[in-house]
Amino acid sequence: MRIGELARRTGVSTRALRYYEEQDLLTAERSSTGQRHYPESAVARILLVRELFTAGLSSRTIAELTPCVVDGKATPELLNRLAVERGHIDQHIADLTHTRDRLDAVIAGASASMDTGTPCRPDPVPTDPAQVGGATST
Amino acid sequence: MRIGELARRTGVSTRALRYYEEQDLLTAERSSTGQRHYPESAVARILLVRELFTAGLSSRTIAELTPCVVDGKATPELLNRLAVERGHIDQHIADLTHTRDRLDAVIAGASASMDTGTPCRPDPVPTDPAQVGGATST
DNA sequence: CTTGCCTTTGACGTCGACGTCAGGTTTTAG
DNA sequence: CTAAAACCTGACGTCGACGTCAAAGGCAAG
Repeated sequence: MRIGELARRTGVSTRALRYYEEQDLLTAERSSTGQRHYPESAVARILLVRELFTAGLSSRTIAELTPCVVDGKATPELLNRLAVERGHIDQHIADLTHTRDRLDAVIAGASASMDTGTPCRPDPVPTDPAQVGGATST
Repeated sequence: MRIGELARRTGVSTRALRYYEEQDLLTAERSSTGQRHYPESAVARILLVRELFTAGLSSRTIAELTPCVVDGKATPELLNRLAVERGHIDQHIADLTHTRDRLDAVIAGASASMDTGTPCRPDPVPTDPAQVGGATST
């Protein structure tokens, strides 16, 4: 398929696809006139790349690791880098979990103070109890 | 305390601290000669801001939510935004967990294939003759 | 052949969270 | 008092992952 269809099927812009190629995250066959042609597998490849981007990896890191992830084989060196990145992700998860719990506490605290009628302001704001109750299920 | 000490105690650069102030993430008293002076509580404030940055929030979002988090009180509206951000973080955790598990699988697979010396292809993919890995010989 | 969308390369623009440099003032140490 | 260190306000630079525009060619339909 050509670049436009790949873009539509992955939800990634053509600009991004060319950028990925430039960064060696993706390869393309070329027709005699220079147009890019991709195999079906490119779709999965893009989705993997997107996933790794979302996980916070840089294009350089992804370029180094994707062949490994795709082929399922790696040198001990690559395996090590893979483990390192896994560690970063794990750390990030821990940080996020911490922050989420903290926000939970704040939300719970604020809800409680509103429930008990604890004054939040010298000039009390009109509180709609319906919205307070429905804040958790949107 | 002045900005230098606050920077040292938080591990954040003075440039960042001034930037935070510019973004309304932080306020400072000024001496008659214009120098910033911070209370002890500023340290915790900065650490909170850093935490929220790490969680992927923008300075604008942080500016809107920190007063709420710090004071432990909020309008229903703010509480709602807080819940929304919590949701984003939760989603991010889910994505990261997914990716981490995927990397784990790759690592496990690669380790196994190295141990047994066998290619780990459970289901042979239609590999076209193009050199995907770029390994011409060996 | 012409129309009109698709694709090509190249290059500048963007945005967020700062880094860094410049040039001047304030505080502190001796 | 002097010199060094810390601080001040601009203001331009950076980096990564693209967006966007321009000029030129390619591809199927009528």
